[in-house]
Amino acid sequence: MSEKKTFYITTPIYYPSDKLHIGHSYCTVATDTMARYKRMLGYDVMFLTGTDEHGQKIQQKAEAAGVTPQQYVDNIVSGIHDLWKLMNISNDRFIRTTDDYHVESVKKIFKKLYDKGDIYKSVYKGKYCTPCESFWTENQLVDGKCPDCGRDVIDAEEEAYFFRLSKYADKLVAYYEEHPDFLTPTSRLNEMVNNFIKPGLEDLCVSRTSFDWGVQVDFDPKHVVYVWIDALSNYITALGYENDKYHDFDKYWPADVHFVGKEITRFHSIIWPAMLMALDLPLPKKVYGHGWLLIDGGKMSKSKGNVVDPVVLCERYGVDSLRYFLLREFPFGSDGVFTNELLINRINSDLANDLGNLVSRTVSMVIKYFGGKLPAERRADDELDSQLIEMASSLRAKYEDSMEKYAFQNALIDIFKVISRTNKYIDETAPWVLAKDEANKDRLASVMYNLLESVRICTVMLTPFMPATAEKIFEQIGADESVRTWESIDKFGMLPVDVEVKKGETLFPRIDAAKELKELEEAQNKGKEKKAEPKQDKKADAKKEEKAEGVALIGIDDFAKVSFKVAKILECEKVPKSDKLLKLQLDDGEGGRQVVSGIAAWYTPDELIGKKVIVVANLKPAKLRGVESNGMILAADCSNGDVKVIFVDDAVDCGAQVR
RNA sequence: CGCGGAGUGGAGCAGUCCGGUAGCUCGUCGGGCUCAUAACCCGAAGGUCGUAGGUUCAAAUCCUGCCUCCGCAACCA
Repeated sequence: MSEKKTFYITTPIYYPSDKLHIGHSYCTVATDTMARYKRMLGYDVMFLTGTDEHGQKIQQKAEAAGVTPQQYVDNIVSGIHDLWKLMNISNDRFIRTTDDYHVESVKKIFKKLYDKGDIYKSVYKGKYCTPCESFWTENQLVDGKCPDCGRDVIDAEEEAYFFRLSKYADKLVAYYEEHPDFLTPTSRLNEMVNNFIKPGLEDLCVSRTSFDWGVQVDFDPKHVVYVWIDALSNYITALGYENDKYHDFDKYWPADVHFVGKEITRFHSIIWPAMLMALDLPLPKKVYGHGWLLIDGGKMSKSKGNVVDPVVLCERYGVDSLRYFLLREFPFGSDGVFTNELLINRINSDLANDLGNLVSRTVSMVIKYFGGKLPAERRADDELDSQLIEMASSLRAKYEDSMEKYAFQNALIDIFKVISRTNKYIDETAPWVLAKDEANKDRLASVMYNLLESVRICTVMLTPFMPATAEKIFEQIGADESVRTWESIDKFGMLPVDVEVKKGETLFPRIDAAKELKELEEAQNKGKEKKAEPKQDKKADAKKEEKAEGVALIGIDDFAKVSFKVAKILECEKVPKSDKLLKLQLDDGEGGRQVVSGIAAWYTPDELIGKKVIVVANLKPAKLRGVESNGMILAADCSNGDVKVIFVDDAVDCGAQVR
C-alpha cells in the first residue's frame, strides 16, 4: 500500500455577518472543482472551508438583532451549510472559529508567539480622539487631525499586544524571490511589495480591548485576539495543530494552495507567512488571489442593492449550469462582469445547444438505429474518423496543463472544442444516410461508437465542474464506473464494444432568454420591495435574518436624541478639490450654520439656493476636506443610485423642529 | 506625480510575458441537413487592436507621452 500524494486546498473562511452572495459561491465552486479534479487524479485531498465568526461587527449585528453573537452566527452558518449542500460542494471539513478546538489552538498559538517574543505587550501609542473614542496611527491622520471628525487628537496610550511583523519583512521579500510562484497572479505580488513592504512594515496590533466577542487571551483576560491570528490560523488548527480534535497536520501541511479573493491577498501573502515563520512552520506553496465578480461594472454591495443571490440562480437554472458558467465565463485571476444575460446565453449556447443536444441526438440515434445496443461489427473510415479521435485523445494532456495552472476557463474551452468537433462529425458522417442501407450497419456502428467515446472522454473531464450532470451523461451513454476514471481517458476506445445506451431526461432545457430576463428583473425588484416592507408569512428564522439585515429597532427616547430642523439654503458652492462635496450656508433660525454635503454629483449650487431642507441639527461637527460641517442634510438614496434631497414646503419657518 | 486594473469588428472576451497572415463566443445575413433540446453544420459581412510618437525588415504585442473608463484610498456626516 503506497502512500497517496496529498493535496490540501482551502477557501477563505467567510464572515457570517450576512448571507453569502455569488462572489462567495464563485470562490468556493472553484475550490471544489480543483479538489474534485485532484481526487480524480488520485490525490488524497483535504478541502477546507469555514467561517470567521468573531469580531466587533458580528457583535453589533447580533445586538441589533436582539440575539447573542453565538445565536446570530449559528443562524447564518446554518444557511451557509445549506448553500454548500445545494451547490454540491465536497469540502472535507468545515471550520468555525467558534469551534472549541480552534479557540483552544488560537490561545496556544498566541501564547507560543508571546513566549517566543514575537508578540509583545505594548501600548498603542498614538493619537486618540476623545470625542470619537478612537485610536489612530500617525499615517491615518488627516492633516494631523482625526480622520473621523477633523478635530485635534491627543497623544494617548492603550494597552495592546503586537506581533513583530517588521522583523519578517526581509525574510518575506527573500521568500518571494525564491518562490516566484508563491502568489498568483504575479501582478498582485508587485502590488504587495510596492504598497506594503517597501514603505516599511509596521508591527501588527493583534489584540483588542474594545469588544469581547473573540478568543480571550488567557494570560490577560481583558484582551481578545484580533482577527489576524484568530482567522488565519484556521488553516492549521483545522488539521489539528495545537489541538486534539484532528491529527493530520503532518500529513497535509503545508497547504498546496489557498484560494482567496483579491481583497485579502495582503493578509495571506504578508501576515500569514510571517506568522508561520514565527511559528517555525513551512509556508503554503501557493496563494491564488482570484478576481471579483462585478455587477453593472461596479462592486457588489448591499447598499447598491445589486447583490446576486446564488440560491435563486441555482433554483432557476440548476446548480451545474451555474457552476459551469462561473468557471467558464471569467478568467480566474481577473475581475469579470456578471449579468443575467451572460449567464443565460452561456447556458443556452454551450450547455443546451452543444453539450446537451449532442448527448441527446447521439443517444437517440443509437436507439433508433440499433435499438439501444451497438452490434460488434465495425468499419472504420480513417479519413473521417482520425481527426475526431486525435482531438479527443489529446484532450487530456491539454486539460491537465490548464488545470494545473488553475486556468479553469481554458480547460473548459478545450473540452468544448472537442464537443463542437463531435457535433461536426455527425454532419460529416451523416448517420441518417448510412442508416438507409443495411450494408452500412457496421460503418454506422463505428460512427455511433466514436460519438459515444468522444462524449465519454469530455464528460470525465467535466466531472469536477459538473458532478451531477456528468453522472447523468454517463448513465445515458452506458458508461459504467470503470470508464469514468482519469486513467480511462488516456486512450480512445474504452467503452465496451456492445455498449448500451439509455434515453434520459433533457440535461439542459433551453432557456427563453427574453422571457427569463424579464422575470428575473421582476424577481429582483420584488426583492427590493420586500426589504422595505417585510412580508408577514415569512418563516421564523428568515424573519430573524430580515431584522438583522435592517436597522435595529430603537426606542422613542433614542429617536428624541436626534434634533431635526428645517433650514433654508442661503449660499452654496463646491468644496475645492472635491468631487462630491458642496458647502452650504443655512438659515436655521438661530444664527445660521455651515454644512458640507456629499451631493455635488446630483445637484448644482444654483438648484439648491433658496430651497428649504431638513438638517440634523445636533450632529457632532466634522471636517470634510478641511471644511467644517455642522450637521447633515437629509436625502434619499434612490434605487437607481441617484440621491434626492428632501425638500420642505416653503411655508415652514426656518428653525422649525421636525419630529 | 497616491496604488492598481482596463481600452481589440454591434456586444462580451482571448491574444500582449517570448514581436511576424487579428482569433473566439453571441448577434446579423445567406446556404446545408433532418439524428437532435427551432438544436447541428458550412459560408459571408463587420476591426487602420484608445491616441501620438519611437525602436524594428516587421508592432495589438517592446519603449515614451497623452486621452478615456473602472476599482481602492482620500471627500459620501
